[in-house]
Amino acid sequence: MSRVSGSDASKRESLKDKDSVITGPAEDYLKAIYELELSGGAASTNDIAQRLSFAPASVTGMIRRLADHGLLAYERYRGVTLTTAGRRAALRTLRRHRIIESYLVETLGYRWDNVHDEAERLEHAASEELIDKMAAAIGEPVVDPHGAPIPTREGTVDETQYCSLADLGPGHRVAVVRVSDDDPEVLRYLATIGIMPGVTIAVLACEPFDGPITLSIDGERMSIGAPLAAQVMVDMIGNSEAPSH
Amino acid sequence: MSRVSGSDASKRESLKDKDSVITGPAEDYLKAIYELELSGGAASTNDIAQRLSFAPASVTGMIRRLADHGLLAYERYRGVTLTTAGRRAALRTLRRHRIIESYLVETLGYRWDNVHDEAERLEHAASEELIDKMAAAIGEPVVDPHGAPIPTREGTVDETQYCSLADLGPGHRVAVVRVSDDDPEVLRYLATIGIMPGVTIAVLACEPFDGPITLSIDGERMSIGAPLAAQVMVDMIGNSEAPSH
DNA sequence: CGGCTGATTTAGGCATTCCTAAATTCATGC
DNA sequence: GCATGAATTTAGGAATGCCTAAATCAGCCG
Repeated sequence: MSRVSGSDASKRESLKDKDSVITGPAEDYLKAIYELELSGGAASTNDIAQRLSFAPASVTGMIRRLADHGLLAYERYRGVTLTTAGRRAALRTLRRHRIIESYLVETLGYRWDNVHDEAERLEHAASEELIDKMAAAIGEPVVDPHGAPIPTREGTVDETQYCSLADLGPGHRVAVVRVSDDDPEVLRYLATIGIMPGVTIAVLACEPFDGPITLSIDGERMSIGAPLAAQVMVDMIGNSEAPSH
Repeated sequence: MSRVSGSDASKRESLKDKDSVITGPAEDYLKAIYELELSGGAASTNDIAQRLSFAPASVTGMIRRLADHGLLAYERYRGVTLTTAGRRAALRTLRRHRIIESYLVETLGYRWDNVHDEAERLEHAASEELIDKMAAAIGEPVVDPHGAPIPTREGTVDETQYCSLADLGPGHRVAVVRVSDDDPEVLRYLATIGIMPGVTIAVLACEPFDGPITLSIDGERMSIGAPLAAQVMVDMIGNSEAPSH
């Protein structure tokens, strides 16, 4: 990680025109890379390709271009790291996405399971002015309908990492903080069993080998599979981690 | 105008995938062609190029592709006419544009002079569902903030042609129906002098050779130039055309 | 330390959508 | 009827953003 190819960028024209450099697809790459970095350090070509459903060869081409424009540090065969400019751009897009999702739910009667695709398209078309007006109209929310934190206009964001329901042993009481937002069916199911941000869950039992997890939600007892549990991020309540005075 | 090359379309694959055929740029072409047809029959390559600020050669390429897909009838050197499918697509885009403009003004505090550009981008990204929800949220408007009629979901629209302030002689009393929406500065100026849809105007005098036109609006007397007057569409009030009972 | 395997990059292609420059066509006037 | 000029099309090129197939590189196993 000593020397990165970010110096290539300065050799070429440093176009600062927002529209010409950061296109819609480029925004998608930056978003994906940001989220990969959050959970696992540097983002590899393959990770990015998988996340965006592109061929790895296509990713190589795009990240080369993004690196040329100083949005990420790229060393061949070593994966990719966002620069400050790239991170800023990623957070800008993430802010747009999450404010749009929040707005659609709050004011237009969308349900939380079908805002993702709409936001995915609108985030590339909405002006900064529109995003700010939407945010103001719904009271400057700090999380989106799925519990994801909304970056500020200034580019700061809460990056607290939570563990998932699947990471817990029995006996924990937790608060749901956030759920994965991209699968409508998962979201619909979670809604029917009452799992959404803010809800309190008690973990009653965990079967080994990624077996089902038994929960108590609002007095109701139920089981969910490990893959689903892994999509539910939670915060400890009154456990060893957070001793209440 | 007897034989048109629309038959070419049927020879090729008739892809009905919305996203693959009618791209964002294609929607812009169809919109432009629709509006040119409204005022002047068939749309020529040059007209389209000028309206979209593209080189005429670029227009030739695009209209060939649109013709291949059955969206317009195209005969070399003869200009272009929308087919039913093309007209439908144009009206769909126009509906999106105008509902978005209306929504931004009604619910997000936009002023009428800066909604055009925002709508120009959002119209290519918004789903049918979003447009319908926006329309419902503001009471299914029939005209946009500039007075342009909004096509229905079913693809019908009021195509009444109005004359402009510049077409009138002295002595007429008219109601402003619609103003051109694409120049923010013009809109801001029109707002300051009180010209907007619904306002009543009396034409006091018209200087020859495209000279200024003297008006009375709400008791105020003022003059505007002919080019500006040409952007204000009006409807006669109690004149020979429309004898009031 | 040579070779295998998987990850990654290069090479070459294709569609879209724009451009400029050079034909070509149309319409018209002499 | 043919020359002129304007409108239009063709030709060729560039950038974006994706693809597949064929190298190439890195890391690891024996």
